[in-house]
This record gives sequence, C-alpha cells and structure tokens, in this order.
Amino acid sequence: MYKAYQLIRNAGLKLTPIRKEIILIFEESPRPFTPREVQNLVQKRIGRCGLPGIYRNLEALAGCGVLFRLAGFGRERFYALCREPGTDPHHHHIVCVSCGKVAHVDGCRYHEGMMLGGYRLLSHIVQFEGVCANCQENN
Amino acid sequence: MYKAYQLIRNAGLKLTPIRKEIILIFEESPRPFTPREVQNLVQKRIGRCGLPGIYRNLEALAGCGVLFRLAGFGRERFYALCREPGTDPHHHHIVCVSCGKVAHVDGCRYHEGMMLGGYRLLSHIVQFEGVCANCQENN
DNA sequence: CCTTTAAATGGAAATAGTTTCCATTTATTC
DNA sequence: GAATAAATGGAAACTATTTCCATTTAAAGG
Repeated sequence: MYKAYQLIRNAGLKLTPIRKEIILIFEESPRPFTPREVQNLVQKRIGRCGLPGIYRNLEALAGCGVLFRLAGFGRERFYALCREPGTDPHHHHIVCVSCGKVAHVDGCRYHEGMMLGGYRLLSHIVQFEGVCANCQENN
Repeated sequence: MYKAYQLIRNAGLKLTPIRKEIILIFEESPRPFTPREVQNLVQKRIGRCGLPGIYRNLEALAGCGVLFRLAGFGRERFYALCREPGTDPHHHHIVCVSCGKVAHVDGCRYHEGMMLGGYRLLSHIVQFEGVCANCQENN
C-alpha cells in the first residue's frame, strides 16, 4: 500500500502508526467497516486507541482518496478501501449483502458539469447492493 | 393528494390529521425537509406534536410510497414528496444545492435481478446534486 | 350513531453515533 | 537533536433517533 502512503503524504498528513494499521486492516478484508469496528481491530493490534482518533483518521483517509465512505440509510457509517486509488477512472461500488465484499462498477454516465433534467450537475451518489458470485453459489 | 390518501389506506394505515398535514406541507414546497423542520411546520398549523410521531410518520409515509428519503452523508435525514406516486416508472432525483428544489431524473439503467460486475443486483441508490435552471440564472 | 379495537400520539427518557475540548505525545523538517 | 505543527486519547458534550408507556383516536361493524 505504498500508493496509500503517497496519498497521505501528498495531502500534507503524517504517516502515523495508527494510519498504517487502519490501511492494513482494510487491505486484509474485502468488506467495509464501521468506525467502531476499526477501533476494535486497531486495538487488537496496537493496543488502546480512541474513537475520536478513528473518526478523524477515517475522514482524513477518505479525504485523501485512500478510503471512501459508503452511502446508505442505516444509522452507522461504513468506509471501504479504494483499491485503485489515484489511477481510478470514475466508477462506483457494489456491496455484497451476504459477505460485504466490495467490487467496482464501471461505466458511470454522469459527470460534473453535464446537464441533467435542466440542472447543471455538481455531484452524484451511486451505490449498489447485490449478491456476489461466491455467495450466489454457496446458498 | 388523493392519490397519497389511497396509498396510506392501501397500506393499512390510518389517515390522521397529522399525516394529512405532513402531506400538505410537502405538497406546498418543492424542497426536502428534515424531521425537525416538519415538526415545526406541523406545530404552526395544528399545534403541539411530538418528534417521535413525526419520525414514525415520515417512515410510514416513505414506506407506502408517499415520500422518499434522500441519500447523503450529512448528519440529518431529509424526506421529499414522490410527485407521481404509484404510477412512476423507475427514476431518481436531483436536488438543487441552492434552493433545494427536487426534480426527476429518468432513464435509470439498473434494475433488480440484473447482473452487475458479477453480482446479482438487489438494490441501488442513485442521487444527484446540481443547480436548477432558475438558480443558474439568478447568480 | 355507538361500540370495539388496533393504530397513532406525545412526553419523557434512553440510546448511540459523532464531535469537541484540551493536555500530552509524536512525526517530520531543518 | 531541537523546533513545530499535527495527531492522539479520554472525558464530556451534542444531537439525532428510538423506545416506552399511558392516553387518544380513526376506522369498521353492528
């Protein structure tokens, strides 16, 4: 994840042990995590760590393109790893409702500045839920 | 909004004064509201009314297709009126960042059951932000 | 109408996710 | 190794949302 380290440095952020650990945690799992889950996982690896710091770090990492935050209507927030940070063409994500695995969905037709229903488009949220190939078989 | 009344009745829900008032409030404004805003507006019209009831009603009305809940990353939730409830072909919405006006965006290419990146699609969130024609002129 | 009944309501309190504050520690630069 | 801005952790504050429960009410059937 040296690419991630670059993104952090380029954003003027420090490369701290907790940030490295957070990146490793997301690297090693295909699924999204809540801030609380990240805290628990970090604590297992490097001892005590505060939830406020986790929140700050998840936002910081999302801000510099290492993570992204999932859209949804639940009360908890989820973050996942950008697996091709920086080099990505514009794309969105699909999450498996069974195992949580996140995959890319390419070919978004929307982009900033285009006209849409008489509006000038500024931003958009596109997010999918489905069942991944693996979970389709095992059910 | 007789259509809305039908949707409420068809869902086995009661047509209460508060629900009628909530529908009117959304009817008279082109923009989304938070639960708190709805409470304030209802109180101005028919006196005291509790926030828990507003939450229950907004969810109930969204559940039967009268309202829908907007996606987003803010800490507050927003609801808006389905302006063609029931008869709508599948579509999404764009919200003006300046005045809040909501419009339809038709032509979604995604539907339940289709394959997408190896996943079988179950649901999706598509939500747009932009500047409406009116606000483009007046700036 | 009048009765019955399940649903809706409002207020208070509980929950829970998130943010703020601040004193201390630490990564980075020179 | 020293200087400095950023990061950290704990406690507390915030705030949106939900739960609980006693009371009221819409709707259905006599």
